[in-house]
Order: sequence, then structure tokens, then C-alpha cells
Amino acid sequence: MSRFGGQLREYPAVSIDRFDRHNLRARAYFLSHCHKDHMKGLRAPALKRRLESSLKVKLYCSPVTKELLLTNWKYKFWENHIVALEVETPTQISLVDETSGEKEDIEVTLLPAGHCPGSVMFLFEGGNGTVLYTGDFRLAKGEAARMELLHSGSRVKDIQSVYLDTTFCDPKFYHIPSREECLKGILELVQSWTSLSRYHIVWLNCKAAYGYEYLFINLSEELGIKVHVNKLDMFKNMPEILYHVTTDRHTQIHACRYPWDDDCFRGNRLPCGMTCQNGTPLHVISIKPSTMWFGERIKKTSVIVRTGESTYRACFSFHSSYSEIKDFLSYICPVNVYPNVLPVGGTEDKVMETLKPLCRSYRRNMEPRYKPLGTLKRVHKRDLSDTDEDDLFDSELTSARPKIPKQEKELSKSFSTGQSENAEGNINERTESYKTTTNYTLLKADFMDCEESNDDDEDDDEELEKNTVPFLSNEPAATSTTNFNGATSDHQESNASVPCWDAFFKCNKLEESSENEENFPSSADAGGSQSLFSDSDGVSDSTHISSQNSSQSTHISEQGSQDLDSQMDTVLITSQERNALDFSCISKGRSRTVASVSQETAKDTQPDNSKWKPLGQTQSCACDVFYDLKSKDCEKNEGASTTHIHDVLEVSDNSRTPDLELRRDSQSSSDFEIPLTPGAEVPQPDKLHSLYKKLAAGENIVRKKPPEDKCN
DNA sequence: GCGATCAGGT
DNA sequence: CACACCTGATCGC
Repeated sequence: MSRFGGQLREYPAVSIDRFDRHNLRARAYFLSHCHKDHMKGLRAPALKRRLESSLKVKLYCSPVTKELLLTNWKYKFWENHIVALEVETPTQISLVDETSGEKEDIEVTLLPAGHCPGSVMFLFEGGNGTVLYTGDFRLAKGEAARMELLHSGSRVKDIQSVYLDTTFCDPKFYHIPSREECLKGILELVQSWTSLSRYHIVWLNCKAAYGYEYLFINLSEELGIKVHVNKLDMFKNMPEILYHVTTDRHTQIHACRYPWDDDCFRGNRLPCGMTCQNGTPLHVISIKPSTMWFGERIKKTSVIVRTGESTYRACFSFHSSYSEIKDFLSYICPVNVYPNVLPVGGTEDKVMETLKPLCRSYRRNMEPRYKPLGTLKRVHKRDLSDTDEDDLFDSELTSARPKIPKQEKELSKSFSTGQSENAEGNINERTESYKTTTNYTLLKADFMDCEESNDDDEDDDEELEKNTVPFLSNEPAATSTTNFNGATSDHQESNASVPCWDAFFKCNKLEESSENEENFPSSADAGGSQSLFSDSDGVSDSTHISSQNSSQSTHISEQGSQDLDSQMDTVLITSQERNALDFSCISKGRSRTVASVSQETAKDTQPDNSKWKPLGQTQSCACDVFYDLKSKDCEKNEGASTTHIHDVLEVSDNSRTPDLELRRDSQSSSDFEIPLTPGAEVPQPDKLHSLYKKLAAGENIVRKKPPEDKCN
């Protein structure tokens, strides 16, 4: 829950998401989204009075937020004071002090936040620098890189401060399955149940808050079943949502709510009161969306978990995971960061420990230490007394971090100078290669991750070296890019992957699947060519989650629930299982795996806002797939591919060790990653050594490839 | 009587 | 697990 006070240090004349106390004097108000914890004071009499005596004071928000807000009669008095700003459209705003007449101009840009309908981040640009307020956000890895307005040309804007949603900024939430993974799992469960008979009903036990709409829409679109909700007048001007929800209780999917709804449910009664239809009793299961994350190991996790005879939990998160937050922040690389939220059980200090290394203020402070090598060691030793690192070059994980930004900065600068002389036509090309670099960088970072996680175990390190290299090099460049780019950043995909709520509801995986299949990486063959599911039966077949196909999955059919008492905590490998199976027969049947979605990224598609394809978790998903493959003894094929599976497994397992994550990032922002374009090689220690020496001496280093453009 | 705040529940 | 919200009790205006 937000504990942001409402004011930005740089622009105290505006108030965002808080409307009480000192915010009553703001010259302009901003609302990032329509959740109550961001609306404190918004309907208080004090603010109401202020509006009545002011002509100028406005509330700025997205068109969807305006609509949702004004549908609530309690906020009707705002009607003449709300200005809806189009998303991704920079707008100049004059902040006038009505008593003194003092004026300050500021430019604001709304960026999609992927949190709930209408949710946005605010990018402020003015005399005191560029500031990003994220509100609440869920952005997959690499999505910041795809936001054009966070860039100036091909470079990230110089951002002074980020006010960040740190809800899950705790290694505990290292990984949260992507929206697609979660959606897919829920979809399969809902379909498998509702297809048993028309009396088989699913109740989605959702909290009373905006944010589940895209789930309703996708379920309705895929299954042709509208979702029963208490109220839908707020969507009256949003046909994409309106079409998929209903107030007619005679439907198989319900998301209605009443205070006594849990008790209802126990009696096979829906919150709306339905218990039977045409005299036939209903068979109701509940699915409770809740945040689950992948911790140190991935094998225990599934997007669907059965918690009782007819109750399930489904993974669902409105907020970015720890790794997504770090990816976002490290890409933006602001001078300062301020957490908007204190994770439960966490402290500000702890959060800042995670975030600071990704900011320039911290790095800059550290910088002087790295100029003269002699003193560097001493200072370094003193400051990091709790470590045993006393050699700059052996301890690059910790010590290199603060040094890098300067390098990057200088290199970027010189690069960009050269670039500015180029014809305009070259810019795209360069952008392209820059993005490609990023892709590979992040790709590499994921493996580095593993290396780091093993750094107290030499043997594992070596093994990883072996494992990683073939994995990268065996894949043709295109395939490898295809496979993982989605999770990082892909230029072609561009806007198409930025969650845009207007487009959110058109997320269409089926459309893409046919194209995806052929492009699947060779690893897909690893699981053998036979699917345990028959391809030929199409949809109904592919959506059943039946225990006959797997010893691990629990039946969803009614017979299956008999053995539940002994399986209360059974982890359902549903989506993953399906992924595994789809993977194993990818060359034929229709594929709706998450990984397949990412295939799109390899294509030269134009930015297309009509599709929403967050691609953040592709890698992990792939790992799950491999895991399941393995767990089912599916790897009948020997040879490279099989080994590969195990390698991936190892890698991902290790990468989930949260306390090593910090180091991963220090590594991923080190210059090791910068030259990692296709075909590039990891610098040898001796080369690095001399490179560092040059840098420490302030010499220029000429680079062939554009550096990563993280920090301006 | 209204609103703010807290504790508790889901 | 921890999402955002509701309810009820208490207190101050």
C-alpha cells in the first residue's frame, strides 16, 4: 500500500495520489489509478471546498481513470476539475499559484503502468529535472526499454528521480509468473471445469478492486462465457470490457461479491445467491487470485494451486516482482530513487540497499575511489570491511559497480557524439543494434546470475561455464534471440509489448500460435515427439487437466476430487504441465505456451498497439517447461538437447537464490555485459585488467560496438 | 452525524 | 503470505 506523501521533491507544487494535509495547497493534482490507497483525501470536504473556491486547480489522470472515478457519485464533484490526458502524449501544464500569481511550467507524460485499467506512471519534465512517478506498476522485464517516451532519441532520458512502486521489492518476490502464464493456468482450469456440464460453475474470488478485468475479458473471449459481476456501469464507455461482463447470474463464470461470499461458497451457493439452475444443483469451484512467486527453486511453483476440495489459488499480481523492479530501475538508472511502498516486513533501509546500486547518486559517490588505483584499494578495503575483497580486479562484483557508470557515461557520450554526425537514417539502425546489444546483455546476465550464485562453489562455477556456452552457441542467433528476447527487450516488438489498457483486452495468444510453432527452438524437440495429449482434438482436448496424463497433476474432474483429502497441498502443475506437453509436440499441435508468445518478438512486426504481450517471464517459463519435461521422464531423447534441459534447470535453480541477486545485478551492470553482442566474446582477465588500468588512468577506450545506453 | 483512524477480516 | 477493500469500534469535531 502506498505510503507516498503526495509530493515530489523536485516539483512540490503538484500532488500525486495524495490529497490530504499539505497536498490541499497543491497547484495541480495527479491520480495514477483508481485504487483507494491512492485516493486519500480525494473526496474530503477540505479539498471539496478548495475546488469550489478555485477556477484553476485541476486533477490530471488518464481517460479511463477519469471515467472510473466519475462513475462513483462520491467523486462527482470533481467533474469540472478533471482533465483526462491521453497516454503517451506529452502535455505542457502551467502550475499557477492562485494567490501570488507565480507560475511554473511543467511537461507531463502518462505512461502505461499495467497495474489496473487506466493506471499510468507520470513522467514530469521541467526546470528541476526529469522525474518519474510510477504509481503502482506491473511491467515485465524489458518494458521500460520499449517505452519510447522514456527515451530521447535512442537513449534513456536523464532521469533525476524515480518514485517507485516497491510493493514486492524483496528477494522473497524474486519472480512472479507473467500475466500470460497466470492467465493461461486460470484459463485451463476454468475451461476444464466449465466444460464438464453447464452446471459446473467457477467463482473467481476477486478482491473488490479494479485490475481483474483483463482476466474476465480473456476468459470470456477464450471460452465464450461472460463473467457475472455486481456492477458494470463504470464500464459503460469501455465496450472492450462491457461486452465480457454481465449482471445476468445465469452464466458459468462468476466474479460477484458479497460480504458473506465465503460462507455462500461452502454451501455451493454463489455470492449472488445462485444455488441451482432448472432444479439441478450447481457444482461450484472457487479460484482465488493471489500473488505467488517463484522463490529459490522453481519446481514447487505453479500458477494454480489446489487448496481444498473445490478451492484453488491462482497466481495473480498487480505489481512487479523483485526482479522486474530491478530490471526497470537499472534500465532507467536515475540519480535518485524513492520507494513509494514499504514491503510488508521490510524496512526502508533494506529496500534502499537493493535500489541504490541501480542509481547514479550512489555510484557517483563511490566513483572517486576508483580513480587512483592505489588509494582505491585502501578505501575499498575500509568500506567493504565485511568482505574479504582486497583486489579490485578479483572483486569486480562489488567494486566494479560504482565504477561502471562513469565508463558507460563516457563511452556513451563519445559514442553519441560520433552518432550525431551520422545521417538521420543511421539512427534507426543504431537503435536496432543497441537494442540487440541489450538483449544479449540481459541474456548473458541471466547466465551470469548463475555464475554469481555459485561463487562460493568453484565446481559449480565451472560446470556452469560449460553449460552456458553450448546453450548459447548451439542455438542459431535468430532462434536464441527469439527464445529469450521477449523477456528482455526487443526493438521490433516496441510498443506492442507495452501494456496499454485499451489494448489489454485484445491479448490474443491463439492468433499468434500458428506462426510460433515453426520457429520453436530446437530444444523443443527434447521432450520427444509424442504428446501425451492428442493434438487432433483441438481445444477441448488441450484444455483438460486430467490426472490420467500425469501423476503430478490432480484431477479437476469430479471423480478426481475424491482423493483430495490427502492432497490438500498438492501443487498442481497445470499450466507448466501443459507447456511441457505442448513443448514436446510443438511441431504440430497448436501451441499456446508462453514461450510461443515470445516467438513473435523475432518477427519484424511493426509496433502494434492492438496487442498486449508482456513477455517478461519467458525464460522462467521455459525453465518450468523443461523442468516438467524432466520430471515426467519425458526426455527420452538423449544427447545435447537432454543435457541442455538439465543445464537450464541448474541455471534457473541457482538463479533463484535471492541473496545472490544483488551480485547478479552488479554483474549485469558491469562492463562485462556491454560488449556482449552476438559473436562477441567475454573479455579475458588479462585484457580486462589492462582495460581497467586504462580507465583508471582516464584514457579513452575506443569501442567498435555502441555501448549500452543505460546512463546518460 | 460525519470523517479519520485503527484493528480485524477476506 | 504480503495485492485492496470492507466492516466495526472509537474518538474528535
